[in-house]
Amino acid sequence: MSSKSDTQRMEKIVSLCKRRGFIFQSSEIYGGLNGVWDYGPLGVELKNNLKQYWWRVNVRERDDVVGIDGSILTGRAVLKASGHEDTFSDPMVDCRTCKARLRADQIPEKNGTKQCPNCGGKDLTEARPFNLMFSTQMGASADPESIAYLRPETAQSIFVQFKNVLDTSRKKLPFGIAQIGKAFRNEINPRNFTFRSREFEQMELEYFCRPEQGMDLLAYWLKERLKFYESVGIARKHLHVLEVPEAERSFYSKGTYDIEYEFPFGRQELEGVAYRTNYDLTQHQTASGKSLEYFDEETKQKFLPHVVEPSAGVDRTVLALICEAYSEDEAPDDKGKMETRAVLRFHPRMAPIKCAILPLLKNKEPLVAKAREIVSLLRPHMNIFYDESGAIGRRYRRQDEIGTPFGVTIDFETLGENDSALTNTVTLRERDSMKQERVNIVDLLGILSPRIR
RNA sequence: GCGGGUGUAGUUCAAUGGUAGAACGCCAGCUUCCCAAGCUGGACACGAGGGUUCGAUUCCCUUCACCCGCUCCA
Repeated sequence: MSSKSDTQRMEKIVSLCKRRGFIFQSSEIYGGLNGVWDYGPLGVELKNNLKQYWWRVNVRERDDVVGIDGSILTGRAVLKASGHEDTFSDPMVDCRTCKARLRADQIPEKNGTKQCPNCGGKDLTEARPFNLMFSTQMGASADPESIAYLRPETAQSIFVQFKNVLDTSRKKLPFGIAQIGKAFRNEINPRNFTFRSREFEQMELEYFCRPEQGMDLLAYWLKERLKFYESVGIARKHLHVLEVPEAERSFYSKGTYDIEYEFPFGRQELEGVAYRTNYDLTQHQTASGKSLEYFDEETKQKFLPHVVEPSAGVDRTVLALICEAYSEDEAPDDKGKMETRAVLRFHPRMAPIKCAILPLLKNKEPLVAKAREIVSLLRPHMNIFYDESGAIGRRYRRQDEIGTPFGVTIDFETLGENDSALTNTVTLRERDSMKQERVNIVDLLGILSPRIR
């Protein structure tokens, strides 16, 4: 699937993520914990920028969507009704001959001996319970009634709270409920850096509608979501839409699209946009015995709304942002010799740090004082970074490598020393082009704000 | 979970059965310094546990993690 150069590219990205403080292995000093990752100082900024922008576009800037934040601990009844407790837990057996992994209950027996249906091999491992859901105990007693799960997806808390949200928000169909939050799956085999993790975050929207609106809204949301990825800097040509064939869809789905991204390790899913019909509400209504129906004032009819679900992986999208942004180009050093420059070309709206403030020299007090003034000027409006150590070129490269789109340099002209016409002007450097322009300090905020929004 | 590979400073690598070097990076200092400059000084590593041995980073076992291939993938 992935070529050697793709593997090398991925290794460079993983290394940069650690070296510059984007993503660390969880519990690293204890040897690590499989399939779990921590975000460092820059990673958390990037991730927050993504989540906040998603929330802004899908909730704040729309009339028809409201948000919730559901609990992670989930009662058994919920996940029994949703079908997770049955389908997320199976005893598994491995065939040592052909390496197939099989469900223990699907292995045929011949003359009283279990045989691999793949190769006929009889050398099978013991059946192990394989529960993809993390469970825990609520309260002090350890009986089966006190089991709770860490939710395997965020969606169920939306369905379970559908009635409360409907009653309190006074929304009319069609409308959506959005949520960003953690979910947990005990993956058999976490792989590909943060791509398949055991603890991960989802950004989901359950968009409720009348049955006849479902297919149209499925198409609408697919389009909206593609637009979103482009607006955070992922090129359309690196995105692929996979229409999931009926045979591979969940039985209740009338249509599912996967939005995939071309990672260095292959084409992989970022988001699923699924038309889930009214399956989930039906399940919860039946299991709880509480009506989850919607009353339509116009037709005077009661019915269970259908739902279209755009469900995106936060961590996967963060990884895609980093992979998409990572590039190497040639830049001249101070002697004009070409050197390789690693640059993260984040969309300014996603960049962890928006602007670096750099006094040309740190041992000249007036330069430092002026730089500090500009820090105070910009800090309330954006994430800025002050750096006075090392040569100016080195500081530019450091910012390039963490994807800071803008740099402001304070020099002696700023202080009015050589040319009084340049008093209170600074150089504004742009990351990708490395071009510099001279701008007035008072104009800085007006120039930068619209570009990072 | 299976098979294969790999674990030495932050990163990339080196050496060694007698406890480790480099480059870059990082920190401090000097320098009117605009694209990883120079000079001086400094901090930082053998994934973990056990065994063999007088002595283990090196050999053996276990374990953990990562990578590749399967497998899995609501």
